[in-house]
Amino acid sequence: MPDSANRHPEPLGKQEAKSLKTRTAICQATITSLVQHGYGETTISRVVQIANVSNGALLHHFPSKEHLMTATAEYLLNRTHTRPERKPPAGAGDVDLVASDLLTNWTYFINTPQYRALLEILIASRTDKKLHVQIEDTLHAYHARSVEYMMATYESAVGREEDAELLPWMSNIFFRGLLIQDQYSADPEQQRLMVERWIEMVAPLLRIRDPQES
Amino acid sequence: MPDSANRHPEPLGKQEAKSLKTRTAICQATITSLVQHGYGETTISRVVQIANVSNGALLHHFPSKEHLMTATAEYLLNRTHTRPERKPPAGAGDVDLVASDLLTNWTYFINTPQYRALLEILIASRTDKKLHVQIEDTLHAYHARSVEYMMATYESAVGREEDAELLPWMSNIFFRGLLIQDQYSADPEQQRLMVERWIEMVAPLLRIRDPQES
DNA sequence: AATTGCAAACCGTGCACTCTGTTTTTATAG
DNA sequence: CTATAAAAACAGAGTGCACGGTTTGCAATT
Repeated sequence: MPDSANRHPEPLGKQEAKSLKTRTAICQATITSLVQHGYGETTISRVVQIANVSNGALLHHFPSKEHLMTATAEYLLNRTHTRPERKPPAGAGDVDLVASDLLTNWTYFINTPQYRALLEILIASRTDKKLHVQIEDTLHAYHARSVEYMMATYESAVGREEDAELLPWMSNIFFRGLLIQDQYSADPEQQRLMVERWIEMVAPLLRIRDPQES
Repeated sequence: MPDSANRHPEPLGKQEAKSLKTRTAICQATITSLVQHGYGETTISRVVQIANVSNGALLHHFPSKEHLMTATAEYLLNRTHTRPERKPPAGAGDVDLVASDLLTNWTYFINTPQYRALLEILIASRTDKKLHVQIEDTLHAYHARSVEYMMATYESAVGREEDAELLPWMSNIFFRGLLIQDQYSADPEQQRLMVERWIEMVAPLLRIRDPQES
């Protein structure tokens, strides 16, 4: 689908519109359930209940639970990958720029219900074989996109080429770890401290790459 | 149990010995299953099969799946909390000492099947309510022990008191994040690089606290 | 007329858990 | 040192139930 980025490709017939609507409703209900109850307790009947559609409707659009999860993951990735733009404080130095970028990534991208839902699917796919084969292409594609984005955005501020890829990725890993443990030692203050400390360590090592194309 | 550290408290009657043996076998089978198939696919029948005990035997010792998981977690925590001793390279500086300590923590404590199994339970307990209420005390106690251990072991090398608690804990969180994602982008080389880079960043900020008691 | 979107009753499976019976160990009385 | 009762350690068939998935039917759209 090379031109799927169009806002309104075609007037969208009634049937397609209805289909898209319920599909969206189902995916959102799935997200709700994932956030509230986790992957293990997210059942088809529960999603059906939240989305206010019938059992048949769900399995008409998504022929298996794995399809449902894969579609939800794609839905999430498409929505969340459009990160909010960086808002560099006027006259900020490079370090502040990177720091605010990382903080934005945490606050508006990772520490959100959407990312929690995605993480549930991601974690489940590690050990659920049927889900794994369904979803691995999607995840790998996203991984590749992410790395590409990082490489295009950052460069090392201390002359270590590999940092441009390594550090932002480590940042994601760290944030993910934070997200996982916060439930059983829920101390938001501690969490905030750790995010700040991490950014303080990493930001001086990176710099926003100059946009030098076109 | 104040004197439970005795190697052989009592000759241990035949019945107790048998009981302990099967309980251990069951916990180890549970660990095997958790590592190979994850929490969701770890069923009582599968554990029974691996451990070569009967269905009745398992539910005699552990009256529910949650009890089984809690017991397995405690089993893991007791075994794994006895970390291997630090082996400082002769004549190493403070930084190297901390670095080797962190690396040991990763290599022999976190990046192990046992810790993977524990992580499966930990992650599951976030969203599985029944498991959560069973296990939360155990996890909190372990958390407290860990923090205590860190505070006693490390101090800041740059005069920031809070680092003694913050950085080792962040280290654990980062390592945990690494463990989670390595399944779907399994690149051990990349993983090694990240561990090294992490240690390189953190080690200079910490120092092993002088043992000044007895 | 054919297709799509959807509804809801239905079904097979696998799960956690129960129940009943048997063997082994332990406690107690003579 | 028995004899015996009680209890603990199992074994294994059985049960209820929730889940993912199927089937059939029907109305709206094309």
